[in-house]
Amino acid sequence: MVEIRLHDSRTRRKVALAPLDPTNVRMYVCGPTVYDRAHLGNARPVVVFDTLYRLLRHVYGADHVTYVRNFTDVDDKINAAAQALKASGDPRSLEELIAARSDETIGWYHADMDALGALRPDLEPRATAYIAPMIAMIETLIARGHAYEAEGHVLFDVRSYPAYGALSGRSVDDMIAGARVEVAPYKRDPMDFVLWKPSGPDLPGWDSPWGRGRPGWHIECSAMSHELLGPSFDIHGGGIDLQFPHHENEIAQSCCAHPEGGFAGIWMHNEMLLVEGKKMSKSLGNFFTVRDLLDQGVPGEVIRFVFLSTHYSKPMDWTAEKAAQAEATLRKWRGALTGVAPSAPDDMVVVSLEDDLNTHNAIRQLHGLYDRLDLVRKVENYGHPLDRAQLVEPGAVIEARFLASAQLLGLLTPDMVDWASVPFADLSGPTARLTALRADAMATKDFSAVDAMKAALVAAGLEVRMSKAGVELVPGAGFDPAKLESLK
RNA sequence: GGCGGGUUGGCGGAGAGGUUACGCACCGGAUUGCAAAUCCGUGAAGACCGGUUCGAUUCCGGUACCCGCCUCCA
Repeated sequence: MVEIRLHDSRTRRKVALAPLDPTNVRMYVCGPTVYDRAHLGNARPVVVFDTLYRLLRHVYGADHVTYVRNFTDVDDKINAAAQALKASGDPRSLEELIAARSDETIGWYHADMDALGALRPDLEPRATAYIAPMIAMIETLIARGHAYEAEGHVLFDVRSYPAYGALSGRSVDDMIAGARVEVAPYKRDPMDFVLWKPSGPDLPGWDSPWGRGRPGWHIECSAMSHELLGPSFDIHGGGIDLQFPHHENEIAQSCCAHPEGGFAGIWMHNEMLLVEGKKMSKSLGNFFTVRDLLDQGVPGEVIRFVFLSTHYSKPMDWTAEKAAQAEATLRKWRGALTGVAPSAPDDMVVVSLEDDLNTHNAIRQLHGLYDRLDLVRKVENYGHPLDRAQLVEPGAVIEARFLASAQLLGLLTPDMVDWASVPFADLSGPTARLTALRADAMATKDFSAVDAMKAALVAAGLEVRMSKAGVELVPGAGFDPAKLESLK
């Protein structure tokens, strides 16, 4: 029996995933606040949970997994962006500007994450479409004595929920002791957090029992996960930086409003991303978006490969060297699998992923598959000291399994842009000329003409292979057919 | 100040209390007009200090350094 084991942040141990309903495994992942292009760090959870999504679909069936990832389109940063536009003379209303900004950002997000080979979640709810459920949930919390109204705000009463702090391993008292926050005077407890806040006329707002206002940051995920997945579901994911306060507050809200449910069974958090050993920040000048990398010619698949090379629970350092290495590996694999159709993924790859999404180990298995494929092809094509009879599997079987395994990781998929393919060019002319030049040089021992042509071919991005068998020209990474014109 | 994560060979990066991780690079050899590609092979590690153990890089404690959260944040 297949068993997926995942590290649960709440209990701090690896647990077996036992879906509440194996015909509908449910996962909720906190999505982006849509006010700007996604930076590289935003992409890590997308790739991590996309890989988990693919594994779940493989194990339970593609139709038996529901993956929800929200868009937060209620946020002061979006408001600020819209207000700035309005101040600069844009005639549209604030609501229109906000909606336009959100729509535009969601479009960018989809395009950028698609490029990383991430499947779209089954559901991508927008917070603004769930204001009514949020208000209903807040009313329930007030009715049950877990929230209170004060000066137009509604606050969650952390002292009413004894388990508050369990997820992040903090106690309310400790947090207050080390708090650096200015405490609003209307709070009963400094750690109480906002469920609803009032909106002035210059801000978007919705009518509520507490006047025109807007929801606090955390209530949206509680309301949307409940609406779409129910009071109990299997996996809740997000970046480790969301563990507190966002996820802690989600638990408090959801468990107090719906004590009949268990909310999320397993909590998963991915660690942060560093760039060349440092935190990504605008002040350090190492802040960049996914789109920046794509525009620089770094294929999305390379970004994905680099992400998968580090376990999700460890800090991951983005470096140019890693990207170059990933690109070389992928280029090698793509070259070996041209025209191959996938079969079923390798057991060891599946087992690796089932062990708390050990993507690094899975990639290691892919390397092993490549080596075997390489060896088998040699035997099949050229003969080899190894006896053919010793081959357990023909190359066609291995390559099909190799491709299926890579695709389980979201690599080498049909959807992925075939960035490694090279422009087509008829190389028979140059090949024949070089062969002739070489034959002459062999006789005269003057290789200057051969070396000159070779240098020109290399400059055009070709790999020049000369052996007893003859001359072979292989297009490389930077192959430019136009540069061959000068050779004619 | 409180909480959490990390520290492995030149670089990246795993698993496992005792047996070669692996990839890339490097070096030696084969091959080549020279290369490239390919093949064969060698070497190299576990931040530091203690403890447990027959034996620890792997478990426990402490120290140092790095990163994150506690305020918007994936």
